[in-house]
Amino acid sequence: MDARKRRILGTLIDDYIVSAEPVGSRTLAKKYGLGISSATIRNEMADLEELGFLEQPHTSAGRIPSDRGYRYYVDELMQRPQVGSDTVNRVRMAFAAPVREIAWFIHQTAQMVSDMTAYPSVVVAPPVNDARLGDIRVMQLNAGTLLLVVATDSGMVENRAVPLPEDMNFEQVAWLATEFAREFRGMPIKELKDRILDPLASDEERYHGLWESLLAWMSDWRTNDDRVTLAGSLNILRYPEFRDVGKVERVLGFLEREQAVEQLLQGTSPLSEQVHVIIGQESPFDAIWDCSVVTATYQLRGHIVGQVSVIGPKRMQYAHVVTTLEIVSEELSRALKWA
Amino acid sequence: MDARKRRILGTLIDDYIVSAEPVGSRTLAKKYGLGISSATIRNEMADLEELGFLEQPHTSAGRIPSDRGYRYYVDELMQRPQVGSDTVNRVRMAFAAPVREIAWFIHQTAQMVSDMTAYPSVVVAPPVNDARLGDIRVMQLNAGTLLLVVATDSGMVENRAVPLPEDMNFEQVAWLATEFAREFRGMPIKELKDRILDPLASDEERYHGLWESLLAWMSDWRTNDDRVTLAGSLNILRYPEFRDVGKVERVLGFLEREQAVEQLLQGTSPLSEQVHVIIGQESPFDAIWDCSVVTATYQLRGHIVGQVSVIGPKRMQYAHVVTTLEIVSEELSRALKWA
DNA sequence: GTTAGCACTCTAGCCACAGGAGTGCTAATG
DNA sequence: CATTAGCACTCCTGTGGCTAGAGTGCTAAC
Repeated sequence: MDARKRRILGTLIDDYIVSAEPVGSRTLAKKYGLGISSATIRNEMADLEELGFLEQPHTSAGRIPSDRGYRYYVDELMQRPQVGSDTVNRVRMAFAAPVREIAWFIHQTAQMVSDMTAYPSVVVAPPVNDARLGDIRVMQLNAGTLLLVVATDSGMVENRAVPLPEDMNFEQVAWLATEFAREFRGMPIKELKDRILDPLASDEERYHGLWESLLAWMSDWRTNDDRVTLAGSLNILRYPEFRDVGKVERVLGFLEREQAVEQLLQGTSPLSEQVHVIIGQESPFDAIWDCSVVTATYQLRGHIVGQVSVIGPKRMQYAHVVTTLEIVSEELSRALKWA
Repeated sequence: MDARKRRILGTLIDDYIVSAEPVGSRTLAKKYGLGISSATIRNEMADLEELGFLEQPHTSAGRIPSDRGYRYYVDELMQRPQVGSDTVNRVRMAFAAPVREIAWFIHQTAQMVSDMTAYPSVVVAPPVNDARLGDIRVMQLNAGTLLLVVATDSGMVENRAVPLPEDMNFEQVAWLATEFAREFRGMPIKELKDRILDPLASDEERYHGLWESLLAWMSDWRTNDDRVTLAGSLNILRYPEFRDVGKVERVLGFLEREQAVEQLLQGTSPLSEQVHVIIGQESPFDAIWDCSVVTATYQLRGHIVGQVSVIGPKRMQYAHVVTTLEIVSEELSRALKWA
């Protein structure tokens, strides 16, 4: 893999990324001043194909990159763009709004990333399980209905309307919630479900039931709920590889299966690098075998808690996307420090 | 418009709805036992075309319904299916879950309707403006951040994280929120923004600022926020009229423009009928001119507050959709009574 | 009024064909 | 010996002509 091969491969992929058409030796020699003739390029391209970096759709077409070619491009060849300070500022401004709830940040991020990249974006929210119980409040929605509001110490909030037990009144429930919060504040949510203790030792039977209900509600909080936010999914229709409705259906259908998306994104090795790229068949899910996914992690209080990612055709603007995600994930982590 | 013409028109539309192919006289005579020959049908079809109920894609194709044809079909011809009690039960079960927050019902409804009809579904939530202030709670998310939880008397809930003013502590804000709730409970949300009064007459300057902030937060609550929930948008890809990616983009793009959708659905005359159908160019929005929309209203405390609707190709299963929406909207209204 | 028959029209699909793009190979070149 | 010009070859793509088929409208007979 000498310098010239690298040069050719890089240039070819750059061209294919914008043109979406197989690239021939002639185009390469003419359009980009490589200083060598098309015949030489042909020889090199034949080698690159043998090495598995390029493919030929058919005999008399140009070459397109293989998955391996893209991988090499991403790892070694692509030219990272200069980061304009206006870009960073834009991201910071977006996060600087006075609203500071985590769910809001997640939506904001997904929206912004899909806007900035023109690809669909997926953001995974922090798992509730790892957080600790912060506080609980109860309010009365109407005669028969209560609203429980539960917060974690990391700032996630969930509310849940529940019927008021017939043999209790509002004050009793509110008092119980206060007791509950006092008892369990600071405990990891995932440990709550194992606690079937009743420190009230109350003689009132009805308290026991409600206490256990509270425990149950806490413990299944968001474990089944949606951690995955999808934005800009229509962007996928811009790209010619998705002219075919069947392909669109496969990919968007996959993105709506939250568990799968979560699994895919968490399967990235989070420690080795800040941004991870999954190209085509590197993914375990065949529904997105003609897509690439770029994922970055973000942190909350120094711990990686979620992912921001972008999905698009394999012919993706990797350099731009990687850089964008680096900025966004960094700024998101910074914003989540409640600076 | 004699009985035979009606019969032919109805049968033709029935066939076209499932086949998506222009229907010829031969098909009509053979497949459905109409008791008349294809020649007669041809004559009638020529008349129906002249009357504006049918169209011919080209000379030697069969006929397809015009917008006017669909309109006549919906108003006069379509056979309403028997409502199976299992269907009603399914809807009731879905609404019978112990979670009773309005936002939850909205999502549940959109999801269920798109499942039951195999078309995309759109649900408009009740406007916050018309509701009255119920209660306010404050909780502390962390050192510098508060969470305001606001409920209306009709059971809508919104929470909003805000920074804790530097010169105040949590107890002071909590006290102020309580005062605020006491002062304004029962007042329509939309009137809140006109109230710049400060009944505290407190000498503490900082209280004034927070009081006004509270007012500001209340008054812009959800007016800009998302009232429209979209579910099952991928269903649109099932139908051959949306093979073309450009069409998909137009329609789904429209559905993501919430104000437009809101405007479209609220433009239906809510009082004259329970279910309203918009066919093709009857819509003011050209993005959905080759779609039909079926809309039903639902009630909260006896007032119409929102819409449940379905969008699909003009060749839509009107009878099934209308019936489904009737059931769902009725059951939703019933469920929202907090029965 | 209804229907059989028939000529007519238009489309979709198929085939053959030419043009073009791109390759691989060979031989010449510095 | 690497590079390159030249050329034959391959394969796709687009075009035009053609046919089969579906469906119509009209006329004449019932």
